[in-house]
Amino acid sequence: MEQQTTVFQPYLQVKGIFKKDREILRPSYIPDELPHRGEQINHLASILATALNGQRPSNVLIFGKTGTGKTATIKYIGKEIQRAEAKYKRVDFLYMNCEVVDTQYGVLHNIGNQFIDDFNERIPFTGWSTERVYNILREKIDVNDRVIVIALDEIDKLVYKSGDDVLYHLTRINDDLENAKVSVIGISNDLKFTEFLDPRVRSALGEEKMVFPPYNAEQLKDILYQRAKLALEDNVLDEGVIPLCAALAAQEHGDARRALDLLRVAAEISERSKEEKVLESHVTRAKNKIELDCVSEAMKTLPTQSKLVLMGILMNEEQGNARLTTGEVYETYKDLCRLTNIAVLTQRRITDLISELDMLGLIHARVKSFGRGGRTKEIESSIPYIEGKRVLGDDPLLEHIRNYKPRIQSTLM
DNA sequence: TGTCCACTGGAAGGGAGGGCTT
DNA sequence: AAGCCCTCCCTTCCAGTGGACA
Repeated sequence: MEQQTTVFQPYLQVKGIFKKDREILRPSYIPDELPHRGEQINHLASILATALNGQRPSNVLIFGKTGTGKTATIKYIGKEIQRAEAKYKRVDFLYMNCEVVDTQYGVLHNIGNQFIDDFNERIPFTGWSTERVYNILREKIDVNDRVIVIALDEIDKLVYKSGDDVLYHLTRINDDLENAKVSVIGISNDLKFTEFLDPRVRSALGEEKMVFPPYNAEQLKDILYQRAKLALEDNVLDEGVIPLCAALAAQEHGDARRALDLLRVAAEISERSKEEKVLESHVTRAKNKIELDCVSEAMKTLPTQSKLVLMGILMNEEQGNARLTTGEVYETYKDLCRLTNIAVLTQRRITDLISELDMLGLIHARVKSFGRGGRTKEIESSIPYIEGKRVLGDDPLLEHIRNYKPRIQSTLM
């Protein structure tokens, strides 16, 4: 072999920005110490300590905005329970994210299978009645004298999507158990979701309540310094980098997740451009990159019908029709369907898709009345149409409509 | 003050698709 | 194979509504 260098060579410098494990800068990494969450950890520990004595701890509801350390704290507690468990009574700790598992059946199925070792006896992911899954689950849990702590992250998603039946069952299950005891920890970033709960569930679940306050810029700095020390080589950070990441994230309601993402992406950008240090300019670029990635990822994963709706809105925008009504969006959408040979959905359904796009932050829609002109939504996109059309145009189904021009003259100009 | 427009958004239910049970 | 169950996506139906206009 004469040629020693490969295309990867320039990117495999001996001394880089990162130490070995860059996962440490991801929000999902749980460090051995959680800065500025000692109070919350102690409070939770005081509640859950009863489990180690074989008593059922109170159910807990935890509130706090995104990136306030709720998930990290609960996972940390989970680890600690497992560490302490050896010395005390048997405690099982289960963590579940209800954004992923968002149906009644799903939750019960997931919990149940944690307690079934024999593969052949496992609960299938569909096919059984919910009641049957519940009965098996109860039976399997009750074979041992133990305490089971179930943490349901993003519990509000479960309630909004599938109601509170499963929570009713889980909070009442102790009445049906002879040996085991179950307690539930609900985690939510939405303070209002309890309004949608049956009063019995609400009081059962909220035996203890905790609120995680947002981090301020100083606290975010501490978190970043701690992680940077673990994940990055010494002296690779320009002085202002961490304060800038912290300040930007503090503006967004003290979101530690955002702060960590900023630092990690800034470090990656600096590494890729083969610089020796991470500079403030890298943080600014990281900020733009994160925002853009987030939006294009959301667009790429949309169902085809939603893509058509969004494409229609962007095309109108390109023609100067910035603000549209539901009716106008629907007209353009129907044209695009015909051109792409995709089945046309009803306007009622499109109303829902528009609301979903609004929730994703891709468009902005608000109900407005035009008097005799009727009451409808006023819709505009929240993304630059050039960028949006580029990403959506990558979908082979939408490829050949790229040059279509909507016929509508907006009435809302 | 009442009318009327163009929807909004809730409710109910159909049907397809996953899979289990008998 | 027939009869279930659960979820998802969608349709149909329809009462309700904010505000310009007569």
